[in-house]
Amino acid sequence: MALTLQRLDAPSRSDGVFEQLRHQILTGAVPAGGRIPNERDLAARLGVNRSSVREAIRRLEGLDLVTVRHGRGTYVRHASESSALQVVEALLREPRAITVDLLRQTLLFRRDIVLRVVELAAQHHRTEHLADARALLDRESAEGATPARALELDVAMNRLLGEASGNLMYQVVTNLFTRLLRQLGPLYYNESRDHRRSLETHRRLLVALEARDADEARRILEVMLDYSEQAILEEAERLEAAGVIGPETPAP
Amino acid sequence: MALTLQRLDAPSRSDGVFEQLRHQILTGAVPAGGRIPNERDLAARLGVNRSSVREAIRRLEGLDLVTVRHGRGTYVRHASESSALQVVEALLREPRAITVDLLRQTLLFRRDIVLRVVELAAQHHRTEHLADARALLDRESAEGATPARALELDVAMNRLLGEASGNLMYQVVTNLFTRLLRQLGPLYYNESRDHRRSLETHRRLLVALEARDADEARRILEVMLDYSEQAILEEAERLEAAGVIGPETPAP
DNA sequence: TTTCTCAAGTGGTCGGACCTCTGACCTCTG
DNA sequence: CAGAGGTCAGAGGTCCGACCACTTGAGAAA
Repeated sequence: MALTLQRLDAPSRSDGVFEQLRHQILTGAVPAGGRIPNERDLAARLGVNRSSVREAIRRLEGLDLVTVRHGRGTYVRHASESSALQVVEALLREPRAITVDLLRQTLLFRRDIVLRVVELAAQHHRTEHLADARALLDRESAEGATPARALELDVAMNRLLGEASGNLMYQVVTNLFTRLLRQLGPLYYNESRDHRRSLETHRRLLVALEARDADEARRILEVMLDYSEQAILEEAERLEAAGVIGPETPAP
Repeated sequence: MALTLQRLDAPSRSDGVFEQLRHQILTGAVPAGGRIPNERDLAARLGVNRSSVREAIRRLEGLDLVTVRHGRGTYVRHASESSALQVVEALLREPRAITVDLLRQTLLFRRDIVLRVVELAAQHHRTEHLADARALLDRESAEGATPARALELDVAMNRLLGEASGNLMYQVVTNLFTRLLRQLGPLYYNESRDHRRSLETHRRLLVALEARDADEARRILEVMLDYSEQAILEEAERLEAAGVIGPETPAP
């Protein structure tokens, strides 16, 4: 079989520092309000240059995870004080920070948004939006329904809806969902689910959109969401019970 | 009256660089897909050290406004490709990038979110949430209804609702709205509006929340939103016609 | 006691060197 | 004449070590 390799950009030093700090913060190693070590210390302890540390801290600042105060230090903030939805994405990268409850909140948010987006898309889409989707679906039809293809299909449709909504804010949030989808993919897009009807459902959704039937589009999407949310939550509950995600469980 | 001053950290070099670059990008000085000058050039042209430029670029990266590729350069992306809601906040800082249409999209998004948040808050709030608000409203009652107080009241209520919603994602988005509110404040919280009923309305909202009457809370908020959105849009239309906001208008 | 000064600690900036990756061009080879 | 590797300039990535600017608190001075 042909080699299928994924290009990976070598993570930079500041990437590594950023991820470590983010991890420590999100898992509560530094309590909110607490101060992280000064930049020189961090650099020394991490074995990197202070510049790399500073760049990492800039990124944390962009997520509102820390506030930097000249002459005083760098202080940790609650994730809930942030105004960057990406912190939630970051949280969901931390097995120890994922709980079924957090996942439930996220899925609720996504449901609300996506249902509204599809409604807006039905009302506002212009022809060029749907042409891409139509082409994609036609191309896809012949192929088998693997989990990977189902994921890509959802991603593509998600993206399309965002664009068609004609609302920049909804589109941006939708972009975030795309990333979340890829990240949480394994929870849902796996062999244990039946993805065979996915293509057909997408096709019906597209028809509803073409007909500008917002209610019908919502209904179709609602069913998809019901199914996928349930699947994700079941999987998450399993993982939580097994101690794979969720807060540290004391040794039995 | 007692002075209430907000301390502001002196903007750093990298702040300045960041803002300049963001401005140039958001106003289209560099087209999406285009490359910005290399770091050494930028540093030289801006008269700052390369480190400051790099830190600024890191922040742009965090907003998904650019992608940096080792050995190649730094490329600009469409705001609509971003997954950071803060780009929209940034857009709304650029008079030339603000249009009535963008504002309308933003307000629609806010309306949807806030109405949902108030619903969730009515269902999920715990007593401590409302206690703060109650105290605030009682304290406020005696004072006059200045635009500034009306703004602060809305900000506080906004924040409260986010916390009470019990949903991290909604809370984070709400935090963003708080910032937007302060930023767009002048469009609405000015002398030409009547803010005298604001306190009374907030009081009724609080009662509805205490009674966990989600529908009533929504209705109350809806009226507030109707009023403020209309005011903001009228003001924006005026400003757009006057050429204060919106794309550059050719000299007559 | 109160006020002032100053030193230590922390983030902010500097410049200038070197490393690594990318892409275009060059050169060798079959 | 492709197609392979080699070379080099240009871009980002990292490092060093020094100095600047702000904050705080301890200790000196009033």
